Amino acid sequence: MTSTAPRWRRLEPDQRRAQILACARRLFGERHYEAVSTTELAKESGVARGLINHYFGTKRELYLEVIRELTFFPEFAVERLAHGSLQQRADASIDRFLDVIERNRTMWLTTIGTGGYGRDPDVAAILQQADEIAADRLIQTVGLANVVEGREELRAMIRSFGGLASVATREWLIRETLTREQVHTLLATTLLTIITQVHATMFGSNPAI
Amino acid sequence: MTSTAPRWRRLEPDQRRAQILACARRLFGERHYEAVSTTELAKESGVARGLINHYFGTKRELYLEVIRELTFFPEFAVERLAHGSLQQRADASIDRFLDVIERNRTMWLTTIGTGGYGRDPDVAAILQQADEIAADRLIQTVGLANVVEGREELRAMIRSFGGLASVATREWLIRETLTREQVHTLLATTLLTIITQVHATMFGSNPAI
DNA sequence: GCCTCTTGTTGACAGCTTGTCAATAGTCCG
DNA sequence: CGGACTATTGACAAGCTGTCAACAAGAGGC
Repeated sequence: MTSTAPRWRRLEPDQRRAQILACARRLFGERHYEAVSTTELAKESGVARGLINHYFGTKRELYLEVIRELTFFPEFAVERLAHGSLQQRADASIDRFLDVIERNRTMWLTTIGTGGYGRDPDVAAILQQADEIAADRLIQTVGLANVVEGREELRAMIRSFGGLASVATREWLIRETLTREQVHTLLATTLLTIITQVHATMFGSNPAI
Repeated sequence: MTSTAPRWRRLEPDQRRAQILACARRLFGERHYEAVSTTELAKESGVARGLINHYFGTKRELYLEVIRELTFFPEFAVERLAHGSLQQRADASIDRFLDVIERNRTMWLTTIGTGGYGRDPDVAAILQQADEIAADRLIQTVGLANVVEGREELRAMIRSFGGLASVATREWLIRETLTREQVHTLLATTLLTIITQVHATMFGSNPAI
């Protein structure tokens, strides 16, 4: 008489992990951290609440995992963009940056491009690392990878430039006070200024310019 | 037999409010939101937990009040800085900006200059408003208050500039990859570029330049 | 086909958190 | 001194999180 249909399916850890992660990505994208309960996460994933702790330890760690996943981007062909004059390379880099964001608009706005750093050291650490990587990619693309004089300062300035890019993008996508073209102009011009005026003046010119 | 010494002092609502707020400012400065419990807040304030809810409604509102208080700055004599050439005014503005931060270093790092916008719409709204005010003050100081052509775009770009300033300041204070002088140069040069190149090119020059 | 072993999964439990609210007790004023 | 006003307390209920022993799905041996 008892139905032989199993009440739940047994999945490979990786699959279950991925399933829960996908759900978490969605919910954390819609609402902020504390507004999402593990009870809801479990119900939405069709899983017992305890399983979430089993796979991720704590709700916090699950959250961090979501961010980690979102901020990670594979080493795209940097070289593909690294052609032409400094101006051209800057233009190409910025175009690609804006393209990626435009494509992943929602994700970027809700999770990454929030300016990050929400009073939470762990989140800050993850986003900081992501920014760092992005900055280094930009330096490579623009062709300044082999700068030695004032190298660390250049990196710091480009990371700062990331702050400009982030807010400008929000102005474009959320407040709609700037068009994409205007953001592009703003970023390209500023980037060139930082490289050819600010950094070059401080540490002397460098071969790539 | 019973001691006549009162077990607790009755304060004016404003005083008690201020006392709790001071405590909250300190604790939220040390740790992030969820790591601070109302129990601890109450104990530290030497007050019953219920009183916090009585004055602020919820823990969240108390938190928002702290941020609101920190991001508010009085209308300092803007005119005091508005003298000389565009370059000089920009320099003065940035100097003052860095001064204020250096003075309130801890507060700024933990609460305001975190890049803000921590996946929390309410916090985002408050910080956004603060950024907006700061940007408008800068525009005034620099002497572009009466720009009409592309006025909104100018404001948006200056707000974006705020993102650059924010991250650059973190590079200076936290990571120590830039000196204050370098940050100053970076910001001043970039600000001038935005005004005289980016904005002026888009909308034509304006009287103040 | 049945039994056994592995382990993915469950569900109840304990502890802590937050917001509410009626009761309490400082303090001012007549 | 006595009464009134109200700042303050403390217990309560509901909800959330992390733990853990027990359960059962599914694979492999016989």
